[in-house]
Amino acid sequence: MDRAQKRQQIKQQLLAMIKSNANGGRLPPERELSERFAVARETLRRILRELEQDGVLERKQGAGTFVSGQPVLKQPQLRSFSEEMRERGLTPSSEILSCRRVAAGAKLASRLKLIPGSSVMELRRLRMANDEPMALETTYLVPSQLQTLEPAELTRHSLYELLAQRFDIHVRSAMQQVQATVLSEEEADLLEVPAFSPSLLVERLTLGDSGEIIEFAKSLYRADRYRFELQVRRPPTAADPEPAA
Amino acid sequence: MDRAQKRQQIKQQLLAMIKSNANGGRLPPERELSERFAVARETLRRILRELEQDGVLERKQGAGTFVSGQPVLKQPQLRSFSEEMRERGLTPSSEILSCRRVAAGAKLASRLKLIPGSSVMELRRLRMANDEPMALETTYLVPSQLQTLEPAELTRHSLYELLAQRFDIHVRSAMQQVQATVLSEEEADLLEVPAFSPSLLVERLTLGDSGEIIEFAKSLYRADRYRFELQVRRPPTAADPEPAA
DNA sequence: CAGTGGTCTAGACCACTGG
DNA sequence: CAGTGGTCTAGACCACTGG
Repeated sequence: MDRAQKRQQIKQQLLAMIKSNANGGRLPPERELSERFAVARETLRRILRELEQDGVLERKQGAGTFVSGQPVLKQPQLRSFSEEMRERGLTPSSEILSCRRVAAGAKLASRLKLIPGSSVMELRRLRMANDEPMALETTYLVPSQLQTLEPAELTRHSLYELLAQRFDIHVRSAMQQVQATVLSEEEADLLEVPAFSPSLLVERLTLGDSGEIIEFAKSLYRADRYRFELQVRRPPTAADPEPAA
Repeated sequence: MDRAQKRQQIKQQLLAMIKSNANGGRLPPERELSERFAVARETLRRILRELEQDGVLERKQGAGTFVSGQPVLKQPQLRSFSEEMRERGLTPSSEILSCRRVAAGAKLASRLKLIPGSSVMELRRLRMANDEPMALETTYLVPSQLQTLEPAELTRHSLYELLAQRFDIHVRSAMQQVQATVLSEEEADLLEVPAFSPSLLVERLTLGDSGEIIEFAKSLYRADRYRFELQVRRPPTAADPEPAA
């Protein structure tokens, strides 16, 4: 058994303990757990730290390790549609509306930092959750090696997975803008809502590992089915002493 | 010198090295740095990990530690309307529409985790930027000492500033939901747009230092003037294998 | 005060990169 | 292959909690 497997196993056992909520939501001391799992305490602590960051555990110096009472604020993360729907407990799927090469117009080209007229892949998809239309997405893909992209592949794979596995292109960060709009008749028709229904428009510029532009995507979400959730913190005020480490 | 101070000092020295960009953006090996700073390698690694999470460094197994090429994404922060407008270079102002005590209905009470019928302060404000209507905001304030709040004070101060300075209540974090909607005739009238115009609805549950609920706020933003911006990162590709999903 | 999590150490080996 | 970051160990002491 390799290391990663062992860690996963320990994590699973810990999650089971957490779920059972055995000892009033309190976990045994780290020294005891590390002995039980036959790992060094620091190794166990790494696993506990991960669980803490996932918001499953809370640790209090001098007091103990506790099952988290309320889910902790998770940082907003860049997720694909598929990932996001799965996280909400829904089953994602896609219908490819079109997939073709187009010449970038002035506005698109400036966003993608390309020369106007450059060739990009345009991909239009109707995105569904539990087979109900959820969003209408138009993606413009920059990397030139993607010109060989086969629409068929996208019915089976998430776009970001495909980029990573087949082309070694790794999505790293994105700038998103969220605004409200109303749907055109054609858009409303595809999303199966009345014309001129309100819609959440999300524009996303996606960057890769070294900051290169990968795609620009526009997604129109059904306002009645989708809301954008965001947990934010207040920056520490100047009066507060800086917490060391 | 205590530990935290020493760590801060090392961090500062590392940041200086990073800024100077001395060796083509490559840092010396961990073993060398740990010796130079006279700490154990694991201790140095903790500091490097923090800098990596801040987006200042990138580490590549087998290759080295590098100054991050990409500018750091700033985390989305909890900001008041006034702060946000100033950041966009606009001048914020407010018109108080109403300020009164109300009994919380079932839905509001459950959001605020109060008993239905509890008394809360309701504050309705038309929020402007450069004297143009931008948003219509309804805030429900929980803390009981706020019952003495004078509407007049709010024309001069930001609400969050007032809470901090006069009541020692410090906003710490918030859960926000952003959705698309259409304006009622009354709302549209106040915002000076045609009835049934699209609007971005932001609901915010604001928490204080110790996680206590401070307010629930609903803001309707003019869709033509306001968009919500958000920079997000992809979670680091896990070195851990997926638990057989 | 005993017990807990938090930090640090010195050393070992693993996994990966790039010449 | 040498060199790098990644993980792990066994042990020590620190800082905090709560009875």
